[in-house]
Amino acid sequence: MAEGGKERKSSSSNNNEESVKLFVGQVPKQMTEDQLLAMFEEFAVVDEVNIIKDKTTRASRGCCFIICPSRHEADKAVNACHNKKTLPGASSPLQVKYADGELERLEHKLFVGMLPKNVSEAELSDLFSTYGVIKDIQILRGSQQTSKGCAFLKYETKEQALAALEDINGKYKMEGSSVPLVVKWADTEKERQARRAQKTQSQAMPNTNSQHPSLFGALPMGYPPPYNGYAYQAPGAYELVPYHLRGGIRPDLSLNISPRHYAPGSYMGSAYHTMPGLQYPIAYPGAIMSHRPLSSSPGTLSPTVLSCNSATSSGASGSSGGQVEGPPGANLFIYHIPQEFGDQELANAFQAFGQVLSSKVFVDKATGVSKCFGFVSYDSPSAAQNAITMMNGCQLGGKKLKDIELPYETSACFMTSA
DNA sequence: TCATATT
Repeated sequence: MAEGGKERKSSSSNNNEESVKLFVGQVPKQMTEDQLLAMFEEFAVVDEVNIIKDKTTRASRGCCFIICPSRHEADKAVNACHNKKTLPGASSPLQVKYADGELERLEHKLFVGMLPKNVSEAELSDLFSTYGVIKDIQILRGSQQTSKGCAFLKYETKEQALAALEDINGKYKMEGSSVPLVVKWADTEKERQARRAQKTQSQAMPNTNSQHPSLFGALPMGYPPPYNGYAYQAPGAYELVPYHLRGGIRPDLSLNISPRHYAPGSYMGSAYHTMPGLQYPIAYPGAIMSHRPLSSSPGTLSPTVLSCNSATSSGASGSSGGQVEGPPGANLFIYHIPQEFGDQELANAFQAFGQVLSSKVFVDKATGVSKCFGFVSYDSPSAAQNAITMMNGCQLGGKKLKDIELPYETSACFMTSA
């Protein structure tokens, strides 16, 4: 690509797993990289210094990255310099800290999802310790100690974590579970904040759609598209949609590379510490966009969207695609589904209104009996809205359908009695 | 009373 394409072939240390990148603030703008290097080398081994410069003017922005060959050396630099000395011309003492995402990377921290609620730390540890030494393990729990069905896990080395990730993610089913575990690299602090911001934003979204159903489906542009970094698929679900469509929906799945795990060139002169490779899929073929009179106030819908940036390097062994989520506003959460309905029946009931990408009725893991709720994803918000409009007041499987308003997700509802 | 979740 045009800019930033210079890689440093000479330095073999900067892509090393062991290397640690530190961010340094309060650096006088006139200082050179050589001067900085000389200064830090008094305290620790430093392989490289990169001044962070303005994209256009190339002037120093008053901060830099330094790369140390090991965590030990990095810690020496931090301990010796952070808040310890004020350089000439700086207003406050030097700031020396781990660069964004660095700590998470170094801790080899994994997120584990799709855990049965009754699984304990000990059981989880049993499973994962076959891949290496577990330094820390923690199942996330709610207020009454009830498991949230996910956990964090730290390994001693990256190799161990990666082995576990690749072997378990999307493949291993725990006792009594019908879905495989999800194993991903844990979010960085920054990703966490982004996630939280997105959540609160969608919850704060006022519900202004009220009177004009015809305008329903107009969505704000620039909403982060949904994305599942991982995938599983219920057996038979693929029958709902042609394969070629599945392939086309998520063209990005194949080329995901986590920005946190050093790939060659990931360091290059990087002045982009504010937005390191955010890798949203850009757009879906036939997604929202265009054809919409933006006349109505945007923000009428705020889809429940989970956006995952980190990659599952294995891609869950490629197989069989994933639970396909449609674009924002195209995913229906449906409850009070008649007990006898399965994925197929649910899809059948809803496929008249648009291209159904996926459908899923949740079932009790032990008994296999329907929990009477599920998801249907369309390829467009208008199809979803179409479904709501058409299903409203209809009868299906002896149940009356009713459309309800939820604050931030369009929903169709199978009412059992009223 | 509703869900594939991120310390």
